[in-house]
Amino acid sequence: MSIRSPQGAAPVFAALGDPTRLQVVDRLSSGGPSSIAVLTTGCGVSRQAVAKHLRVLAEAGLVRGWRRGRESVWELETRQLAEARQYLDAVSGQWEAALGRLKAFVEQ
Amino acid sequence: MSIRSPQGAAPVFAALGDPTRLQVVDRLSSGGPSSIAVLTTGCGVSRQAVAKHLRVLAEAGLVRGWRRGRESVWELETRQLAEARQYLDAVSGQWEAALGRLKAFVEQ
DNA sequence: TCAATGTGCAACCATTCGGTTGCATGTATG
DNA sequence: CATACATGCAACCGAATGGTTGCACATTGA
Repeated sequence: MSIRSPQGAAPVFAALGDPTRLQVVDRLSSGGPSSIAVLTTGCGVSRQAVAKHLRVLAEAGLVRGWRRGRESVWELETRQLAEARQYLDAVSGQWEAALGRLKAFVEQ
Repeated sequence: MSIRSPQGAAPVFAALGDPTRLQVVDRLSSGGPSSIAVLTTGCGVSRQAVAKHLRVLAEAGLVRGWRRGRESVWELETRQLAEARQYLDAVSGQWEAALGRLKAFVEQ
């Protein structure tokens, strides 16, 4: 699923808006697919907390997981990440354009 | 102030992670500097709610406000927006690199 | 087989969050 | 000056959030 309305991007940003979750994203991006147990080591919170965070990230479409034996492996899903980036681009762009119009209006 | 550590970006994303706040950012980016009263019209929440959201956005460095007569005017601050975008780029980039290494390892 | 490992589920808890209402204050404007 | 307008401050409220603990269940491996 992709971001349709401006406010549609909110859940993605909300998912990224927690330090622990951002740390998980970071470790997934640098370390590749990892199990919950691995992600928990040196994370500072319990395994269940990490599992919850992964659920939140998954619901925002930022991460995808599957089962391998007794462990559940998770990997990064970059599509929503790219869409969030695109949204920030759009906002910045509109703002620059608005500044340009204001400048033109003042200088006329 | 700029984003230093990965988790340092969390407050910025958290600020963007609310639909109402994202709507405010949107209107500021397309409509230029606006007063609280103006931002409130057609927003769906009370004026005080909008004021609170602007405070949150300001604390995240996404918005800047000043007083003009009896109204307080707010405008978008694009620096943090750009940094957030940069952070998303970095995460995606690291992930692509990790995928590349994995591919090389599998194919060797 | 049996113990260790990795998860999932559920209950619980304190804090934060988004929102409201009420009231006081400052500023234009007739 | 009196009124309308725009905001700030503070208290309050229900719901969501981030976290924990305890226990049950599946899988691995000696």
